[in-house]
Amino acid sequence: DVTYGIIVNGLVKQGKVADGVRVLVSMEERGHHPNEFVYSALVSGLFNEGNSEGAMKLWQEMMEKGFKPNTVVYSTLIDGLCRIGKPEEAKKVLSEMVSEGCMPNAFTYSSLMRGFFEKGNGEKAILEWKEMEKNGCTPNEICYSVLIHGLCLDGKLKEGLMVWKHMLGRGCKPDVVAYSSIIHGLCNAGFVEGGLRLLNEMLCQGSESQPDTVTYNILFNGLCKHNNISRAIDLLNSMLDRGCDPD
RNA sequence: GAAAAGGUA
Repeated sequence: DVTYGIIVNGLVKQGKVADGVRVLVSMEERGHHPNEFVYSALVSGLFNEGNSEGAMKLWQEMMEKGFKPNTVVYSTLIDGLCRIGKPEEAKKVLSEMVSEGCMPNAFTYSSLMRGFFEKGNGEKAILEWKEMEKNGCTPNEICYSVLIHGLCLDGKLKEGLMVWKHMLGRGCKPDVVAYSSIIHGLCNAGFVEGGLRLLNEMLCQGSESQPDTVTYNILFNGLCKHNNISRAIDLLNSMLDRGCDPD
């Protein structure tokens, strides 16, 4: 069964999702039962290639067989539904998984929060955050990034900064994506200087928090939009000095 | 020993 999981995942990663589904059929013909690894690989593969109908059909067949999905398989469906703009349906799936005794984790909540933010429903995203905390699920740096990014896109930089401080206060180390998200929020609100200050802070942190090309691009964009081309050139030079490649 | 989530136009 591990063999089938590895093969199906390999096919999916190469964009051969239909072949992955064929493997599922043939393993059943041989009397093997597909497990969580096979199902999550196929569900995410089908959603990623835009075949949400296929994913839902597979899900239905899986449930009809009496298969009990675990947290990863449920989270994969929730993420897929959010990616096609259906966070409300994803929320229903979350309720189902809880009633089946399956606990949502940071993956589950970050997908759902992002789905609500993308629908312009920041209120519901924040409700999910509260739900997560109530359920004793500790947010990781990805959950914080989703929340900060969503708040900043809603023009709520102040709230984003509060969350940022909260993250630091709880000892959660912001990684490069979390830093980039808050820097983006600062730049878009016109506080490019604040963004540059955070960049300097990043340079003093560990390897997980070193700025990358995206971080620099965010700052270049902020500087150029505010007619600060010369500072952008200085920044480009320091970027190159650090051995970071522009794209 | 295999599967799922976040940042730049």
